[in-house]
Amino acid sequence: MYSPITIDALRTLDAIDRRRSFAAAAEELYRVPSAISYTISKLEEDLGVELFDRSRRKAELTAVGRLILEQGRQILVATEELTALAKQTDEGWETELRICIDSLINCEPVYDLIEQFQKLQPRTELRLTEEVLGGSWDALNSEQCDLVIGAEGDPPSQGFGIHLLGQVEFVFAVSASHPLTDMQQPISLQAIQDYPTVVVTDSSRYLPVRSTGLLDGRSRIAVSSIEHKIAAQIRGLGVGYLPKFRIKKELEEGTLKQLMLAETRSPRSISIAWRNTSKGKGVQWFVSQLRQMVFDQDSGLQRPK
Amino acid sequence: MYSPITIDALRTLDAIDRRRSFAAAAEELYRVPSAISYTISKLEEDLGVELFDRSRRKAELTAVGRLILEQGRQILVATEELTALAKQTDEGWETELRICIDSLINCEPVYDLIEQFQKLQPRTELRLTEEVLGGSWDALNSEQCDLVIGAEGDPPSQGFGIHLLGQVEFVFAVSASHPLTDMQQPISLQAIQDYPTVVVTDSSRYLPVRSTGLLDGRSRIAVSSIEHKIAAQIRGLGVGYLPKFRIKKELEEGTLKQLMLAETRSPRSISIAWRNTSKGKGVQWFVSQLRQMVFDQDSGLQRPK
DNA sequence: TTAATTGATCAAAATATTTGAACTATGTAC
DNA sequence: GTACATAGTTCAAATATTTTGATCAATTAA
Repeated sequence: MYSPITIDALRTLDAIDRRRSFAAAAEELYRVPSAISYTISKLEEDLGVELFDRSRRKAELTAVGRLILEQGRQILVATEELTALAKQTDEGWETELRICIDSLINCEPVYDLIEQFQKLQPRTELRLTEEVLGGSWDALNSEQCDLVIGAEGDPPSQGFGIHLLGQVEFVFAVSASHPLTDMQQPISLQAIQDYPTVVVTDSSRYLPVRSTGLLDGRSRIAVSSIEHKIAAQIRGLGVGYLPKFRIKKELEEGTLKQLMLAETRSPRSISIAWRNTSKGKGVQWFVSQLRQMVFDQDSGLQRPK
Repeated sequence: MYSPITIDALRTLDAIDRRRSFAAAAEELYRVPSAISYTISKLEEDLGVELFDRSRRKAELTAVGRLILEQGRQILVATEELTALAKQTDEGWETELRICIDSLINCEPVYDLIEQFQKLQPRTELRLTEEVLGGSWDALNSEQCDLVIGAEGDPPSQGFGIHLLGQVEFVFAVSASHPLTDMQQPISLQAIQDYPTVVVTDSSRYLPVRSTGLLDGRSRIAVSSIEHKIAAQIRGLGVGYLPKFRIKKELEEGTLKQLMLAETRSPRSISIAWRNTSKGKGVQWFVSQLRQMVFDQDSGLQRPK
């Protein structure tokens, strides 16, 4: 036995310091003063170091005593955290829960849920990541995350739990001053070819990459999220489809204009998804909360009235 | 008693996992297998959580068991570190030792010492800071550091241990292409007034600020260290005194030129210094090592042959 | 199949801790 | 200065905890 330090001794030391005396510490720990004396002398002897100034009959720590007290408190906290974590894990709550939010989704309602969850289960560590298009299915499949909010389309393989949130309608939008606004609608695909397209790059790495429905061969501007795509199109850097609910304000204000195309794009369904093997209460909790939400054409993800 | 976790139980758990069986762990811990069984069952019972899969007769951890093992190892390391630290502190070695190196000093020989010290006393945490001019005395006085290397001049108050390293000779230097190089030497103070001076700003905050010996009222460029001052003067941003040993190469290469002034600046003495109240073995060790060093006009701080 | 190994269980033995009473040092009130 | 209260120590006895060794049942290896 290399280290003679004992959780019990650390707890005793802590009580003595907080209560300012051996006698008071004894009372707090439901022991008799001599038992406290014994615990401390034992630690001192095993350690070969004086923890209290024995010159006067007072509970006064030496420098080393203070060191052990202060560092020891950290150890006490760690063990208490550990027991709590163990009990929680045993009850089925995850130690860590990784949620992946698709770039498409409006985050606010999810943040509300997270806040609620943290009040309920402060010891489950939440990790949030953002993925784009197929990236979220991929993250789920490769166990990089436990829950996806806003996965687009159908699962690429078996073994997933899934709940449909709704449909996302995409509109072809360009900046107010864009040359295409002067053309007669519906606009031919041919005409679009002349302008660069803004595409959100797929962050998927393991599963087959999905096409965004836009034709290849044209000049492209690659961005990493819907926010960037919206910004790029407002500035007129390029054109492309955008989820209608995310650009409602821009369409009203006229910073973006919706154009009718010769070929319309069909709405995509979006869902929440999780691995069937996820039995943790955290995932279950989020799933049950999110089941009560819908994805609305006008206002995005929200709890229906 | 809130947390039933015990250092002994954690150690037992660790041994079981490393040795792959209760029996082997028992041997390692000089106990009998039934004692190991007892320790683990007790922890399981107190915690109310199964740590080993009891379905088959094998030392196989549950998920919670693994959690406790892994986190518990951290706690074990912490307690062992703490005992070592306590013993070391009891023997007179500091837990933390803060060394302040004056901007003036060449650091390499100090880094060598630090490396040596860390081999000798890896558990004493060293913190290095750099101060300028009076700043180092100030840091020492206000207990922001325990040892000053390269303090300039005499201590501003009582209670310091001090060891003289040597003298620093300052030369007035300008960049090679500076207009002052065309003037006839010795150069009058009047002539210098026409050019901005580079000054190292005194980082001192509590003790009276020291003058750098340069006249006021002229345009100044303030920098935070000797390195910056040398660089600024090489670029011709300003003129000023520099410690000769720090610009030896620049003078040889001709990127800086030494000028003779009408009024010469007397050499300053530099020392190492510590508080008289510092009884720690770390400070003593550094002091005894640094006593063997001298500050040489040509090559700065070094161990004499 | 047999032999060897592993972990669990249990009563007895060995240890460790707690108790309570007596004692001493220190501080406080008068 | 004395008396009194309080705080920490010491020690033997009481109690609690841990360890042991023998025995048993389940697994695994030969």
